[in-house]
Amino acid sequence: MADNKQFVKEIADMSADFPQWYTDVVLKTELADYGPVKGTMVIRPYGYEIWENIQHSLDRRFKETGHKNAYFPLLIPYSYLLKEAEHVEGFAPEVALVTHVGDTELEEKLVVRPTSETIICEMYSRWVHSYRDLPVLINQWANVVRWEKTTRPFLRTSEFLWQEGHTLHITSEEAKEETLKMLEVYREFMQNVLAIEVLVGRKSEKEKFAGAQETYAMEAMMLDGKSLQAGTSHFFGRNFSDAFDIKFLDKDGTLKNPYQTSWGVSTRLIGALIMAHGDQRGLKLPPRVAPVQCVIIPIATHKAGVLDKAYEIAEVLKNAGVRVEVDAREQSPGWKFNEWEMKGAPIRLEIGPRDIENGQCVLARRDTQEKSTALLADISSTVLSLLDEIHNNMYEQSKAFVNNHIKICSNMDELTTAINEQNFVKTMWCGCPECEAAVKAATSASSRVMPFDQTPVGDTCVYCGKKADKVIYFARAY
RNA sequence: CGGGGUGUAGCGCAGUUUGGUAGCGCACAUGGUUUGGGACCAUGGGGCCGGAGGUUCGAAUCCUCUCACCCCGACCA
Repeated sequence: MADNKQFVKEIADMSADFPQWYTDVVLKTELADYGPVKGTMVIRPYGYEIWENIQHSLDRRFKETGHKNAYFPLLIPYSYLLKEAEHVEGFAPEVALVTHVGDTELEEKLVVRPTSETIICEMYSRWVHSYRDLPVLINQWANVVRWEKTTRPFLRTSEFLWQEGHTLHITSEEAKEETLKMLEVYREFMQNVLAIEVLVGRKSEKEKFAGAQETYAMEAMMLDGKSLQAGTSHFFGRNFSDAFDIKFLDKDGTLKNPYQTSWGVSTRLIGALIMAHGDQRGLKLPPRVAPVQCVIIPIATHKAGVLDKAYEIAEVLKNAGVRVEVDAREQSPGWKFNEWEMKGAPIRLEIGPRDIENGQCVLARRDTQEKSTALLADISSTVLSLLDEIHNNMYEQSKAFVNNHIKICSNMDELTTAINEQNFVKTMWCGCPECEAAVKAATSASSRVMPFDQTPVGDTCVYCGKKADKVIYFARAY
C-alpha cells in the first residue's frame, strides 16, 4: 500500500496541480515528448496510434458525407497570404517564413502554411469554371505551423497535425448547410468515439476565425472546468472566392463567386481526451480510440501453459476485432496493472493457473476499477460488450460532468463566482463586443459559443444589464 | 511579451547557506530466488553537476552573462 502511494506520487496531484498532472501524464504514458526546437513535439507511437484511430474514424465520416481527400503543398507564396485582409492580420504574426535556399535569398518569401485556405483557393480558381464543377468537397490531412509564443504538448504546439476540409458551393444556403453538417459530424464523433460531451454553437465576432463570416465550434469541458475548443466549422461567404477570383458561369449565364466553407480538428483532440477523461491514476482512454483496448496480463508466466493460453485468448479477441496486447514482460503482475492503468487501457484481462483450471479469467475495467470473472468460452462477446459499456459509461460521465458544471448566471457577481468555482457560465448577452471584452477583462473568461437552442435564461445582459436576446456560454479556455 | 519556478546519471532528488576526490532511491546489466495489486538478495555499469566567462591553490557550491524547460497571465486550434 505504501508503494502504491509512491506510484501515485509519480504523477502530480490532479486536483492540486492540473497543468502539471497533464504534462506528467503525456510524458509518462509515452504519448509524446518534447522536440529539440521550442514548441515542437514528438508524437510517440502510443500517442500516434490514438491519432491514427481518430483519423480513420473521421475519414470514414468525411467520405460518407461525400468528401474526397487531396494534398496541397506545405509552402505557399507570401503574396497569397496578403490577398484576404482579415486573414493576413490573423495569421501574419505567427507564420514561419522560408527566405533562403542555401545561401541564396529567394525572390519571394514562402510561408510555411499556418492553414491552407490561400493555396487551396488559388487552385480552386483554376479548377472551377462552371456550375457543373460545384460543389467542390475536398479534405486534406496535413501538418501546419503556427509559431505560438507559449506551447503545450497537444494543446498548442508550433507544428501540429490536423485535417482541413475546404468546400465550394453554388448557394449561400448550401454552404451554410455544409458548415453545420460538418459541425454535426464532429459532435457525433466526439460523443460516439471520444465519449466527450461538447457544447456546440456559433462564435461571437471576436472569437471567429480570421476571414470567416460565421464560425461554429464545439467546446469541450476539461476536468478543471476550463474549455477547450475542439473543432471549428466556418462559413466564409464569398470572402475568399472574391479575394482569389474563384468564378463560375451559372445556369443563367452570369459569372458568380461560389460560397465557401472550411472545417478542421487537430491533434489537440488528444489533449481533449486526456483532460476530459483522466483521473489520479493517469489516462482513461475511450475504447474506440485506445491503441490497446484489452491488455492481457498473464499471471505466473513460468507455470506451464499460462503464456500459451494468454496468446490463445489474444488470437481469439484479435479475430473478433479487439485491439489486444499480451504483456509478457518480466515485471510483476502488480507492476503491470498499475502501468496499464496509467496508460489508460480500457480493459485488463488477467489469466493465471487458477483461471485456466476453471476455464475463466478476470476482467478489470479502467473506468470504474471493477473486477469480474468471465468465462473463456465466450470471451470475445464479453469483451466487446464490455468495451461498449465502458464507452457508454464514459460518455454519460462526461455529460453529467458538463451538466453539473454549467451555471446559469444573470449578473457579474454570479458569473465571477461560477467561473472561479471552475464552471461554464450560461447567460444572456446584449451582443456588443464591449460587454464581451469587459467580462473577459474582469474574469479571464471568454465567450465560447452561442448555442443553437436560444431559449432565453433571462432578458438582460450579464454585463451592462440592458435588454439582451443572446444566450451565450462563457468559460476560461485553453 | 510580463510574473514565478527549475536545471546535478534515463527518471525523481540530496549536496550549494559555510568552496576541499559527486551521492541516494528508482530504472538499467548479470546470476539466483520469485510471480493473483508496483517482489527480493548479491554483484556491476553509468556524471567533466544546462552552457560560457570570471574569482580561487582548488568551484556543483561564490560572481557575471547566457540558454533551455515548466507554471501563471496576455495572444491563438
